[in-house]
Amino acid sequence: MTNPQAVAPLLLAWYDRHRRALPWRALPGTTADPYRVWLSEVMLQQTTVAAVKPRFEAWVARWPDFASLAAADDADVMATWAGLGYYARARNLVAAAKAVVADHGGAFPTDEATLRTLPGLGAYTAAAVAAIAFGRRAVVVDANVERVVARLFAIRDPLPGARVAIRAATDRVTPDARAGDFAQAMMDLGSGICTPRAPSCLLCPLNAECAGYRQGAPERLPAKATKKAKPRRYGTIFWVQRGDDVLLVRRPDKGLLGGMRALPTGPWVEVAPALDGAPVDAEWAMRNVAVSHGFTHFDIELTLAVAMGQAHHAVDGEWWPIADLDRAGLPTLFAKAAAAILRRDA
DNA sequence: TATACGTGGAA
DNA sequence: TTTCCAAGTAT
Repeated sequence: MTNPQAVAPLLLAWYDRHRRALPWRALPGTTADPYRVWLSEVMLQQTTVAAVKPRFEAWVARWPDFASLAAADDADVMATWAGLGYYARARNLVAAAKAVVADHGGAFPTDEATLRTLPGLGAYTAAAVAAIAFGRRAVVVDANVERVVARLFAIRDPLPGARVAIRAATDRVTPDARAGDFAQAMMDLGSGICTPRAPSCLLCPLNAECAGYRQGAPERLPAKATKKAKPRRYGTIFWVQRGDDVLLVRRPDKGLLGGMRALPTGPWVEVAPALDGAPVDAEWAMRNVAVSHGFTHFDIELTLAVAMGQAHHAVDGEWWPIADLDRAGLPTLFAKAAAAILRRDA
């Protein structure tokens, strides 16, 4: 049987030897900067460490603290986030920074419940910040912890139903002291040892306590409910060129790619919509190469429609220099389309 | 509880 | 090529 009391000492001893050095992590024995801890946690939501590292460095160089971020230009923030995905995170980052300045005297709240009231801080992030930045005991459960704990206690119920039991078990193994190190140790273990496929159980500091390992096939845990098939949609992207400029629009704040600069598109529907939703009247030239892109809940194929060198008046949007398109902050979907056009292979 | 919400890397 | 999935949150 797994002894809950044995887990934290084993894991923390392992962490002291094997912890990863990450830009947002304090050196051992020093205090982490709450701003950096929070920013890193938000960037890391559903996003890999490798993708976050360079973005984190660039962000803190530009906006090093709550005050600077609270005063940031919204379009700059969204463009700086471009390519990271889940764009509501960027909008919520600014909103939370404003709330810290306006409602909390410029100091980040230190308790989980108050942190939870800030936009973009859910159960996981509030607990992680309370533990990592402020040393509070908090039950920190992310996908790594779910996997480690499901295996440690051989919890066989499938997610998401198993979350209640997993959280209770995590509570039982979380220590009063070093709660932040414990949370990060669980995540390092999940990332490097207790991996989704082919976990390195022989190297695991918890293997003697692990019911999943003892029972065999720990890689099968946690079980997950079967997911539905992703639908496929079709749409048209409009490339409207006037001299050396191209027409960009800003997408509505709510919804997919909300608030992001973008190329104009028509509706995204079950069958190819041709020129529905064109931003101007023009002689459109349809390109042969489609842009394919996968979102979390659907795949899409987009046809490119091009209008060049025609007079376009009273257009709602910005004329953006094509040579500076890299700086427009386009989401990946539109960056792909622009690249296809500019390669002239479309 | 279920669904919307991005992206890129690994296998 | 396809599938999985990564430090989740909001509604």
